[in-house]
Amino acid sequence: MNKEFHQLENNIAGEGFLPGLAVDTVIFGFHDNQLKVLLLAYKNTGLYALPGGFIHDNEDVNEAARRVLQSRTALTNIYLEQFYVFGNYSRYDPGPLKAIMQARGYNPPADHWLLKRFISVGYYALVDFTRAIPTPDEISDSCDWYSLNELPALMQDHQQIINKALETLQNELDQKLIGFNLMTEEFTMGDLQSLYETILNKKLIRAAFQRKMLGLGILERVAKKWTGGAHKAPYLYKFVSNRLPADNS
Amino acid sequence: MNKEFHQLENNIAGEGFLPGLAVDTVIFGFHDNQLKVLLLAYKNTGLYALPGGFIHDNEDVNEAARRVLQSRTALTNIYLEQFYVFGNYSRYDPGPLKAIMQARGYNPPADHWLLKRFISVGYYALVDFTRAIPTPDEISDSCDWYSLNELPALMQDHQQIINKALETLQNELDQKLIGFNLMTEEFTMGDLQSLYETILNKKLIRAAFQRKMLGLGILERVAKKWTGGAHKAPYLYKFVSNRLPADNS
DNA sequence: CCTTATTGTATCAATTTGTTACAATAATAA
DNA sequence: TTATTATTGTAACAAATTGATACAATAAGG
Repeated sequence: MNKEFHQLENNIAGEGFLPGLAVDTVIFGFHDNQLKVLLLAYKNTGLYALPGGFIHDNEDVNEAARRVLQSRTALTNIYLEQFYVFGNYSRYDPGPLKAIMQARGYNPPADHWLLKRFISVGYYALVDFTRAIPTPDEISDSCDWYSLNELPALMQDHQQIINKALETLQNELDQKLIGFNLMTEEFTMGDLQSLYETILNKKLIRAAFQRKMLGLGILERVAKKWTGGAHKAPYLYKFVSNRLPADNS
Repeated sequence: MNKEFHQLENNIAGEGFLPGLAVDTVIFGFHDNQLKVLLLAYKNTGLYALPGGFIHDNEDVNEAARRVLQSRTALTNIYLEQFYVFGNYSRYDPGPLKAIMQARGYNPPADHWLLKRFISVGYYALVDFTRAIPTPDEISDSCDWYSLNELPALMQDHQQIINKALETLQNELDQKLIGFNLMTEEFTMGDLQSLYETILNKKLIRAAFQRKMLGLGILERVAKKWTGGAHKAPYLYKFVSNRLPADNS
């Protein structure tokens, strides 16, 4: 969804957009030792949904996802990757979009392009929670972070999309060095370990974790962090370079 | 492409199909210690292409890929997975399909659905070379195996699709236990090691490889194989169960 | 029955990972 | 000032995994 929903709505044939194809983006953040995802609440409908959008007919699909990500977070240069195409016929359900349009006082014709079957390309993004500026679109009441373990009821198969995104993140966390994208600029080793433990949903051994992370040679010690606690102050670390995937679609 | 290409061709608006979306399948096989992919040669055009097809408007996308795989190999119950969506605008090139239709004596109107921009969902399949029956479709001269290192010039971005499929296979070979899908029913440890070495493009240590494979507990010794060579006969192994991914799209 | 090439596996070394321990050190209180 | 406390950084060792080498077992063929 972008800010010009009335344009999509009145554009009954969907001119200028790829028909039947959308992107949905699972935007992960990390805060208060919890994994969060960004969700939109649709006006009057009680429905929650992933940030998604349609693809301009002269736009790269990956670019469309990046545009969606940017319009909901005001962030650029973010870790963003495809993870799955949701293309089962059983997910075809024009109900939600119809309800949204009707709640706006618009009664779409039966052959309206937005009511046709859509295939969705799933993306996941890893963002710095503190830098994202959640921004609702024209048809949503809110754009907010929700903890993964207390999500509201979601539109269509968006819960499954989130589940699969998390699975992918868990699998790719070790191989690719992508966890850092969820951290703030500076962080302690404890912060980082907490992130890993939350994503992987298991305890890690402190000494081994620290040894491994330092061994990667991608962390730089910046300063010490005096928290006020009655104990040795931890170092603050900085990630030396962003890990963004190459786009070779 | 299916056997009824004239139906696609005369169906100018693409009724019954999802517009602008296709599947392309990189079908891997292993023979003579070489990785092979199945390619189609299009009539009169000198173009080679991956087996691909369109999606019925009431069909799961994954099912469409499975249908394509089955129609080109006569195989069912095959390891088949999505690996990437190729959706860059720059890949839009109606030339090849136009050439194919014209070579058939059909001059398509400019707004023919097959000449519009297509997004392609990439799949890769791992098949037993000896069981596949390469089957051309109506518009191709041949359907044949080609060694990965001596591929003919390919249509559009199909070479890139193959490259990315191979990358994915290399990355997933260790984690998931999928290499066995490329073997014949019975194989020696040497055969299996040769497969791994070919896919990963590096030498492996014989003793360690054997120890690891046996340690997985998924191989069963069937018999010995007397090759006629002047040396100890290797065991023949069988894979205990097919490794097919769950379909949760 | 001796030679030859290859297989299956044992053995030990090297590396990586798991575990425990302990010194270093900020705050606080005696 | 000096103990006390909690947490961090890292050393030290154990356990597990992987790399490398060696060697016995064994099908052919002479």
